[in-house]
Amino acid sequence: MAGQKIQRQTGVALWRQIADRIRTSINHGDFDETGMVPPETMLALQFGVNRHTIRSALAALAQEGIVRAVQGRGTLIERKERLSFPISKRTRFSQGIGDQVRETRSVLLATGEEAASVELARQLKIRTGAPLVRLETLGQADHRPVSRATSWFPADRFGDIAEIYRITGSITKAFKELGVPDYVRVVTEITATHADESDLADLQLSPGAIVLVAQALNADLDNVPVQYSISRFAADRVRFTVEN
Amino acid sequence: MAGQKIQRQTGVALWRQIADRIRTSINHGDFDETGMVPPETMLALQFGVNRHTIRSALAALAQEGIVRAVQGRGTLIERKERLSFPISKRTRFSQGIGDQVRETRSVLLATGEEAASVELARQLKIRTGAPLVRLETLGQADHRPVSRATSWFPADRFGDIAEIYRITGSITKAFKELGVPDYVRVVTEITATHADESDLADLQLSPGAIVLVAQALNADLDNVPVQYSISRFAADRVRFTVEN
DNA sequence: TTTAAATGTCTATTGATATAGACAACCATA
DNA sequence: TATGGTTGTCTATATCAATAGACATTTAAA
Repeated sequence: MAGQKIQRQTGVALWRQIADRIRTSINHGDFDETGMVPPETMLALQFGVNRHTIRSALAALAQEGIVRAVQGRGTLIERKERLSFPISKRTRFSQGIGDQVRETRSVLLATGEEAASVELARQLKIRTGAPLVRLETLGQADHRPVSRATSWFPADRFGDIAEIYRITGSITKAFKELGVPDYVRVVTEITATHADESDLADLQLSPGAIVLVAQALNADLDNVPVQYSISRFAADRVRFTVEN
Repeated sequence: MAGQKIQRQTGVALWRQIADRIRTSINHGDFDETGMVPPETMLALQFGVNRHTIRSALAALAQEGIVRAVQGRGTLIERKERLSFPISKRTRFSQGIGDQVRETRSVLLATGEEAASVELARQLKIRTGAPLVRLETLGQADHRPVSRATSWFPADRFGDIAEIYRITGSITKAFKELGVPDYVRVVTEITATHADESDLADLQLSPGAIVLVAQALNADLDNVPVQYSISRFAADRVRFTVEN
């Protein structure tokens, strides 16, 4: 695991770097044999830091619910997960990861109306200032938050989409009700950045965590844009898979 | 710009968080009108920190060559870039970003032979332990490093690929010489993580930076796997675009 | 029941991080 | 050339991060 050295004086505390590395190792399955993290003294030796620094890192992971320390026994792994999230013409939140978890759910956080910005108008191929419906949603897998998304829909076609989504919990079903039987992904842009304050709260992340940002455009079968969305995923919980 | 608050006591120093945010703003074009970063006193006010903290952040960006402070005038933006990197059936390094930069180049860092691990054998659909050629390359755009990649090729078909690549600097050309006129991207997996020590060196990153990791499988026109690669991109320099 | 191994807690010290204030040096321009 | 706005440098102080060591507490196994 500890093949790479820890960096000092980088503005990122050692305990945080180590916590990130241990989290990655856990997700990679490095400790699956024992189901436990190596002893603090051994980790301290491996990373070349003091045991107290290791303890800070493990405390952060315990705070995330990833490990649980038991005095006298060791530090047990409580949870590990990295969902594979396919991106294709028919990308939908629940379908793609449905076989990897027991339950997927989508929760409406907020909704509103707004005028199309220059950028949104360009993407959705409508005039600047045209009315849009904005949906902010939280995607969950087995009751754990995976992504938070903001979506925009042209209000003239989808003025009632918020209400329908609130009831059905599904964009796909809401589209069907509003006369869009099917839709396809036109383009997806993927970037990565540090989690901001809202990410931390909504996705239950630890500060300094990484989020994968996917900006996506969906269109109906006549190739008319119907939805533009910006989704933010906890990077340590998902993996994007692009099938060609 | 400073819509989001910065977080304290997270293990990530304020100056590093602020540096990351300013870098993002620069890349986003927020300061294109003036070509300068706002004055230190104003940034200190916006972020709610001391001016010295802002100076630490700007010093880090100056170290990266992104800004240059001029006493009496202000802090000038030297460089901004975020290349858009298309991912499709015909994903190749140089073609995709060729129209965004003046020059793309690919440099061979190292090469070697190794036996196929279980995972590599599964991906390339060969037997475990079969001989592979490993290529480690550095992708550059306008003389700035963009990605570092490790690729594996079945040695029975592509035993000489390292030598040909060294001469031509192109995987596509090397494949052609070895009887593969064309190839397609089968699948791409995208994750994000913190930069490790090698990333920092090869990609000239600042510590704490983020890398986008793309694991890709290419196959020839008969759908026989020819290349498996793991590429690491500086997250603040690229954006992946998935066209469907 | 003893012992080894693991986590938990405490004190002390050093260096990095962040704040606060003052003033110097430099540039553009009125 | 005088002035306002900007970056550069210095001192001082408080808090966080990291190291170091000692010892307590708990668990599992000898």
